Amino acid sequence: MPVTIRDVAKQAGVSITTVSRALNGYPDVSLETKRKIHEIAKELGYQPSTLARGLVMKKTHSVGLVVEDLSKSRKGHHFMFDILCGVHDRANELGYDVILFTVSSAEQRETSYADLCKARQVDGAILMGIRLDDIYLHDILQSDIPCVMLDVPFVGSVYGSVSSENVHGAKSAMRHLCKLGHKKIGFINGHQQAAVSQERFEGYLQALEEAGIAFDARYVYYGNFEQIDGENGVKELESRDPEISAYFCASDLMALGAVNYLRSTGRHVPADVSVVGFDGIDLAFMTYPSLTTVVQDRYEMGKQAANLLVGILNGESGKRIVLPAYLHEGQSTAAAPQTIRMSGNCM
Amino acid sequence: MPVTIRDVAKQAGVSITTVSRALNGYPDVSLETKRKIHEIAKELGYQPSTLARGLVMKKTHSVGLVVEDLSKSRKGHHFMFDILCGVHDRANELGYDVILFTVSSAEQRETSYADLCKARQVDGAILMGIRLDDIYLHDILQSDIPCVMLDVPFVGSVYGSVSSENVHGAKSAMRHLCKLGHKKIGFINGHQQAAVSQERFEGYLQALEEAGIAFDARYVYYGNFEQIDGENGVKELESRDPEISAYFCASDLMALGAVNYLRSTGRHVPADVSVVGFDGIDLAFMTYPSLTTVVQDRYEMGKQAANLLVGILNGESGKRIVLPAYLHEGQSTAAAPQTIRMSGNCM
DNA sequence: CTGTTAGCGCGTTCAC
DNA sequence: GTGAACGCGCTAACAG
Repeated sequence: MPVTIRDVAKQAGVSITTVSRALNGYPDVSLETKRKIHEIAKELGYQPSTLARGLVMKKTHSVGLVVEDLSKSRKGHHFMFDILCGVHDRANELGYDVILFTVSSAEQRETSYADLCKARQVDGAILMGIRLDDIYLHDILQSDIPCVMLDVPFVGSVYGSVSSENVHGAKSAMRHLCKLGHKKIGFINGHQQAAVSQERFEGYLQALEEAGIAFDARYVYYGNFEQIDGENGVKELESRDPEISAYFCASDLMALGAVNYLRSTGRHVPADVSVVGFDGIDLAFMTYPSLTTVVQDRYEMGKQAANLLVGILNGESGKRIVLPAYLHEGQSTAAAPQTIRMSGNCM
Repeated sequence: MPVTIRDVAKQAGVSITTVSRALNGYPDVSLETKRKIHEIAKELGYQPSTLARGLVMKKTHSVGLVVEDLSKSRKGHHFMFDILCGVHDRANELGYDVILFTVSSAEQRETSYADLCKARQVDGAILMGIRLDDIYLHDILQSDIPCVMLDVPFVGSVYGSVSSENVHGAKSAMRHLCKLGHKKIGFINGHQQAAVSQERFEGYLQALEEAGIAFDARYVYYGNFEQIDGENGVKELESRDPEISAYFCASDLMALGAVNYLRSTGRHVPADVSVVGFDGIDLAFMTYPSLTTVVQDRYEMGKQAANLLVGILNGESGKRIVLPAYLHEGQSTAAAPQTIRMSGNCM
């Protein structure tokens, strides 16, 4: 039995319409009654029901944040969380609440994102962590639900995207390694159903060409952005060519996995092997050696996504937003070791 | 113009009442019409409006997740996020959606948690990161909104709490240090408006007494759980007594701050000084030296919280749930160094 | 300036 | 078995 608009009306001795108008700041209410109504509303602790309001206004002032496999992404550390915070903060600033939707890749597959959004009648949605081959991705783009995707660069009239300069970022990382004299550079990429993987691959190619190094598919490994993939990537790539002197990883977690594996097998980073990451998670700066990595501002990505979505809700058309990503030089990279080692004569 | 129950009814040539009954699994509908209605509903992509349903049922099947200063807690890493994931996963399993509420400590203070919940008509709320002196904490407990608090051990008929064995955990950490021969142990606690700080302090006291060490208030520093507080804590405490040989920190971040500061000023951890943390964040196991810390399962805390809340919504009464916390021995603790150093004679 | 009426989409009596 | 009518709390159109 929450207090409704009717309670306020009764108490104030006016009709509910008048209360509605007064509280919603319509001009056509006498100052006196308006004041009185506000007073009584506050006194009674009246909160308009967003349900009822949403029903009639056809706007709920809420956005859905759709995440693929939220809890799994915990391991991915904070990546999702930073974005989530950004989305939430900006959405709140703009007067929107955030409802969390997850689809645990296997499980709830019977319900599409679009259905989730329809049921809760969110005004729009923000999607993150969605694979390009997701069966429901098409679905929601087809629907007329306004949405913004993170790291999936599609654009339409009611949907847009936010991502980082992945091509440029990857190129910067590779340029850095090339400049240090590395010729044989392993690329531990993310899985191929992520747009970022494709973009970073493009950057990798461009940098190779720039440096006059021929592309060799044997130097590319596809992982899943997680730590273990960094380890596996190094194992696999060095089995293909033991002379690889540097690894560029498409995530910091993979880079850390790579570093840890290399160290555990007696190699020194960066003296023997250099490693570059991607993301700029806090962890990257706290380990020893700290990681040379391509930093992207995930919190800002979230804010921009929320901002863009609300823009679309206000009638603007969808667009693609690309945020800067820049190289941060840590301690995990150094000049390529000479091919001829000076070993054995220093005793 | 989403498809409503009326569209389905018209298409099926029956009344909306029948559609409602068929879709909600009532028995008193002929199998034939039931089948037909289901078919048409699917065909039309009909999704019942949770708004309308909530309005009439007075249940929205949603819970609010109230966080104090969400975005600030990003720095706290993963702590909030893990809980959030647990809450979300379990809530979803039980058929509830999660709506995120934040109160940016300074800002939106005009709106109380209770009001947020009332407006969105969530069925219940889960609160985390709330300070004991929060002006609105009392507010929501007074209201009849069912809720579960994390790390705030209050219990009533429609509210409960989930926390870790903070007393026991702290005691384990301290026992470990005492057993290693440490006599002068600094305690870098969290701020005093967190229940966990009070509990961990209690554990600290108990362990001291057990070890026959007199309590000395000079050995206690109150921080804010963040990295910088670990550094400041060490500075302050060692200025009070330079012979402190071990620090027990109420969070891993503070422990890391302590370790980094100690190392940066030439001390070896754990050879010269031992450090114990609390939380067991991923980071704690990835640094060198890895942290000896008291591990709590935050994801599980979140799940338990959601579970408890839904229990309350189903008529069970509130209770307090305490989850285990155990000591994990990492590389940041070692036997106390001898008071008489063997320095100066080893050249 | 204010009240009356209608209807948002749905579940639920109560008749038939 | 099924349908008509009512109401959840609110805003909007239309009087007065």
